[in-house]
Amino acid sequence: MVSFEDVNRANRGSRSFFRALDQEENGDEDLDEYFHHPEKKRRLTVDQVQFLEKSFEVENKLEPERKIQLAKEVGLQPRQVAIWFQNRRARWKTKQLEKDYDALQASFNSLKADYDNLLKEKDKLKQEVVQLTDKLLVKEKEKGNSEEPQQKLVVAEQESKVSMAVGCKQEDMSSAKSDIFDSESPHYTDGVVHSSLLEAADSSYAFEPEQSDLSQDEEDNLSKGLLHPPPIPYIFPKLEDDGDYSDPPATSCNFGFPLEDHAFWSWAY
DNA sequence: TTGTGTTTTATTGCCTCC
DNA sequence: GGAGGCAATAAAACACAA
Repeated sequence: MVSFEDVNRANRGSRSFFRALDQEENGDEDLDEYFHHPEKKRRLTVDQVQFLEKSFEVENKLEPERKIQLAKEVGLQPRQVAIWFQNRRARWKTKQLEKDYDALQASFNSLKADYDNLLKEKDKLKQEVVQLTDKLLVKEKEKGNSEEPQQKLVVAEQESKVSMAVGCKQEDMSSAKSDIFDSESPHYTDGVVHSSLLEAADSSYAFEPEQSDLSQDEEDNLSKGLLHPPPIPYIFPKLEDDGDYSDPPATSCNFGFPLEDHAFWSWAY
């Protein structure tokens, strides 16, 4: 239990109970002013503040009994003690929000770095697809026209497989995004943020908003968790022609696994 | 000394809970 | 309906550069 006597004794010599008493040259005048003009706003002494701070650390809420007890010990009106705790809680909350903001900023930076890396990887894979396609076309030309119909079929199949392979990677990324943004908003427990966004920061998940770079507004929105659904991934170009995106595409690269995450599709389309 | 920005104390109005 | 909490705000006190 915190005792005001202890705190006061520890600080004796540095500051007296009332600031007015510190100023010897006009101490009587200030003291007189203090007691005769109680409406005048006065700062609490260092001792009083230290005592209240210690009490606040123990428990940041005030029951009526405790309020009166504290007021007696520290020499203030119970109402002043209540006001001090009220303001102190407000300051604590502000600080806590700053901490939470910093934590979210850090996790955003981490996710952004992951995302940038995945973009690079995706570009690299696209390059590979182009190169392989070119090679196949060259081979086709070399072999002449006699086998052309069948050869074209083979080329198309090869392209399809490569495309699906790249596409699946993207779906993984998009699902990860869905996991992050579909879940609940950050919630507070004892002033600490528990957010899936924060938890995701440690994972290697990232998402795929668009092939082009994000605009500044999008960057801002992303940082606020307000990113709009991205355009359709380029891996399903044919589906765009169908115009019906209400259900997951049957030709998706789930390779026979059931598509459980319909939230992703409603989000993506 | 003074102008200005920040911190601290206090008030007001609204909301929730009992 | 009263008590207590919170957000917004006022205003005094304080810090500090110019």
